Amino acid sequence: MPELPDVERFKRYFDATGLRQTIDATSVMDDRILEDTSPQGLGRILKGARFESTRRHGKFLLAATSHRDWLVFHFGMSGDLHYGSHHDELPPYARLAIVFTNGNRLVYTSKRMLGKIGHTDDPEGFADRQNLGPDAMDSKLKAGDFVRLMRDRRGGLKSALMNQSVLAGIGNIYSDEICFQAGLHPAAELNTLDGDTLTDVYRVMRRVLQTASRHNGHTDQFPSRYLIPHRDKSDACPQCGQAIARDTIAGRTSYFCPACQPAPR
DNA sequence: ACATTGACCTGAGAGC
DNA sequence: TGCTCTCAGGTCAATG
Repeated sequence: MPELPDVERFKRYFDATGLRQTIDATSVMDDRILEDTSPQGLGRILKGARFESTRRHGKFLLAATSHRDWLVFHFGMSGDLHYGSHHDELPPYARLAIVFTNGNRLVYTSKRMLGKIGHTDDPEGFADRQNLGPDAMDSKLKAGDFVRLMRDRRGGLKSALMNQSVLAGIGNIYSDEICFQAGLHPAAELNTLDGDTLTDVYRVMRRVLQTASRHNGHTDQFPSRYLIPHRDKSDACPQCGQAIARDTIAGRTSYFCPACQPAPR
């Protein structure tokens, strides 16, 4: 599930629930989710600390503790956060619980076990170490920067949008939406797109991610002229009424309108 | 450099 | 009902 707007939702949720409370204990239900530590190591890092702030880079959520380390969440395809009483039953697929002294706890769940939890004492260098490009919603990322990132690359538009080392935060769903609203085929070769076209892609990208974040990534609330509510439903294109096409592009199942997004020659 | 494939994991849903 | 098959919004390594 989680792409940038979803992780933004997790950040808001974390900020509203997990900040400024003392951590009493941690409990790891499945240590395969731990990136670079053990259940004991995680306990040492977190016990007695408080989360003070969070930041997001791409699909990663980082939480600063009152000690030295930051906790790093990646949600894979099926990660989520749940806050509630320590005495409630654990939610399904709980992998890590962080118990606070107020009797509540924050639970990280992951159905498919593809997410990771790690830690770092250098959040500034995190993106470089993870080989991540700039965050797609970074206010410092201007149209000209985006054009420079995309231009002169070989390969297709969708592939570049999804490439986390080029630009961080966009996955399969939102790359399709951006291509759709830009009127470009997902397999369009980047070296055939001029600066004006890429500037338009940039504007579409920001608008789509902004709108999606405003709706907390809840795709059922998106405007019906978006592709997302219609993909995978054998619906018609919300712009022109033609049948939506499905094809594997850049290794992923992709949806697009063959009329609004003509195939590259 | 780039695309493609398969692997990592598990569960939901479709089809029989 | 129960079985099998396919697919899933992420990422990585190996290969061409």
